Amino acid sequence: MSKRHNTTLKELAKELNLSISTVSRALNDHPDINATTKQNVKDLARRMNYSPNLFARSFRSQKTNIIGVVVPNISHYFTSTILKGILEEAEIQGYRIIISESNNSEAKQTEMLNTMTQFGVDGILMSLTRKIEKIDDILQTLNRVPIVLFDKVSQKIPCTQIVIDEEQAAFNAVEHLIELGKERIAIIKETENSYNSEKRYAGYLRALEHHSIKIREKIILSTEDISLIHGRRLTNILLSMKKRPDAIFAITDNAAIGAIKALNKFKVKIPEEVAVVGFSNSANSKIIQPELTTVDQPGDKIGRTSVKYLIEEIENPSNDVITKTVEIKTTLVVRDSSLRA
Amino acid sequence: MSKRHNTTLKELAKELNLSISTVSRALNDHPDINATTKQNVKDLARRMNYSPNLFARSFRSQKTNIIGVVVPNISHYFTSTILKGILEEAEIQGYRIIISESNNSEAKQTEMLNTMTQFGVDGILMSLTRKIEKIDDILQTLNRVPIVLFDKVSQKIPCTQIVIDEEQAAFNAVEHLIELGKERIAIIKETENSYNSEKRYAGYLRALEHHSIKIREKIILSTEDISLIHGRRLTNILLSMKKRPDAIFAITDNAAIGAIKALNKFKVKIPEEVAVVGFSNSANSKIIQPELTTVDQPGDKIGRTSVKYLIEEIENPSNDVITKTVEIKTTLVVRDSSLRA
DNA sequence: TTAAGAATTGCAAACGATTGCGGTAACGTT
DNA sequence: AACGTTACCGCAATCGTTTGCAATTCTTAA
Repeated sequence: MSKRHNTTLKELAKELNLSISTVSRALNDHPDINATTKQNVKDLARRMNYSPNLFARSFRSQKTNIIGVVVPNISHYFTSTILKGILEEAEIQGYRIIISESNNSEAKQTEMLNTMTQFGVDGILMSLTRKIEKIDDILQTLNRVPIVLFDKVSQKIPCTQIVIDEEQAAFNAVEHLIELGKERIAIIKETENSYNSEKRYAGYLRALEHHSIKIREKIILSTEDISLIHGRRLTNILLSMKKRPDAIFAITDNAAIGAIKALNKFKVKIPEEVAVVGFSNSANSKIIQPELTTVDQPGDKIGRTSVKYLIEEIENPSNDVITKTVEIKTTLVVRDSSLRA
Repeated sequence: MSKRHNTTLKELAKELNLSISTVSRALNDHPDINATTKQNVKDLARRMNYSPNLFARSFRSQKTNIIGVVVPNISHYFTSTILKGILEEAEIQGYRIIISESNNSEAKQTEMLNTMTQFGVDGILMSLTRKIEKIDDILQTLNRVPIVLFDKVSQKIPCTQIVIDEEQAAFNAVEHLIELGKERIAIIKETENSYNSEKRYAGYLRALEHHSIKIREKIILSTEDISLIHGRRLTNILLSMKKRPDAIFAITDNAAIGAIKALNKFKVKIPEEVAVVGFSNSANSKIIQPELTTVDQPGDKIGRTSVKYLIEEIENPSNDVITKTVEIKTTLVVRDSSLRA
């Protein structure tokens, strides 16, 4: 017996002296088929280790039950938790997942979209690259299969988008600092007007306004690459000011951790002198000392929700343009970096 | 025009008044076809946005160009870096990747193997669950498609295995501590005799023996769940000893970080009083203070190598049992937790 | 002019599963 | 005895692509 052999309907049929169609129907519990015949077929199928060739099936039904996923970076922690949710929900619903990375390159991203549609996926889940300039390519694939965006999204693309309540989350985070008695609250955000950064910044502003706190342009800092290193760099700038801020809201855990590292270096007491709040509840946030107060983004829920909406569109195709935005609730995880004394 | 329509060879053929076979051959640059005909066909194909139905193709060739990947936990950092390598190499070689998680459940793992073979993957890359008791299921799928194991492997399964040089890596790590002047070196390892833990422990022993350092059973600690929490717990035990160790080798970064947290709490100076070395070079290792000396495991290289060996077996099938073990070199990343004063 | 040979192109089967429709046999009804 | 019904099963087409072989046209040399 060849190593890679797979039993087919034909073989079962031959063995049983039945036609292929009867065997097929028997296995699918078609009412036309005699009960004992069914039993015979099923028994033999089990014995011969039969399993249907899903490619033949997909080929015939023009449905693959495969969902393509495109993300900038699979080893980014938050992304991988989303992926976890996607995998779970997809499995429950009987879909398989093909993953690919864009590495934050727009060209790669469109290439991936093309590969996937060509491959015949039933739908695509995508988190966008940092910059997007040519949405035409995306619109073109959107014209062939349904797409659901998550995390890194763009309102310019007319499709369902699953995001967290960025603005409200940021509002809560900053309000938490205000309730701590802080009133000179710096923010470290992105220069690029990414969806996420923009929303979080808006939440920051709204919190300050809501509590009638003056907005100080000087302590609103931006960086292109919102990373640990630049978090540290910008914090050093904040520390060199005549009037230091008494709190820092970094729109990313990594930047917040950079801030803490800078504060630690200069022995600034956290949170007494400067409190810090991040965003993501990454694994790192529990490693740094003091542990970081941060916004918990339920990655698995985002993943599951994205899958649900996508499958909904796959199985109930409509020609209408769908531009629903679903917001997933977040919670603030308060840790030592902003604990009330 | 229907939203999901795909052009087929038939349509191209009809449009050009050619047969399907000619069109097919033209697109595949078959020498039999006239140059101008080829050009015409290709032009129309482009204009009509033709792309071959890969399912039909796979269906016919009985080759899917899909590799299945089964890992315990996709959001584990090291795993995700391996995945990154897998994705890259697979893409280069024209394969697609289907990922699924076993969540460290053996039952789930076999279920996944079945789903994947049924799906028709050309081969499987797998990192095993913590415990494996019934290797029969694995052997059965191994009988249908080639499997390559990586990271969490088992010698009981006769297939290619890609691992890091666990033993040598541990040896180097411990030797590094010895060269630092440490001689009372504790180890925190796993109770379960996992492949990794066993090898690292062996490296630890060899390093001590090689430098004629007495092996002290008391400071050889094990835990079932090698995590931050238990790293901390075991370190607390070490600290409560009359004669404290002067170094800790934890076979996992998380455990090492737990150790550092415990040491920090009791204001034990790192590395002067107790040096710490971990294993993995996880993102966390640069976050903790002091930053952690650790073994860097090149995840992407493991991923790429795994893919290479698997594809080799896919494309050159042999009926022989292959039981090659490939070891990937690691390097020790020295950071503050073990820096010479 | 003609036949051999080369250059093109088409026919049809094949891959594995599904399914509409038609066929057969057994049985019951009048 | 003739017909209708029911239960069960098979034929054959279909999905889109590839490919061995046959068929056709065109060249070219005898």
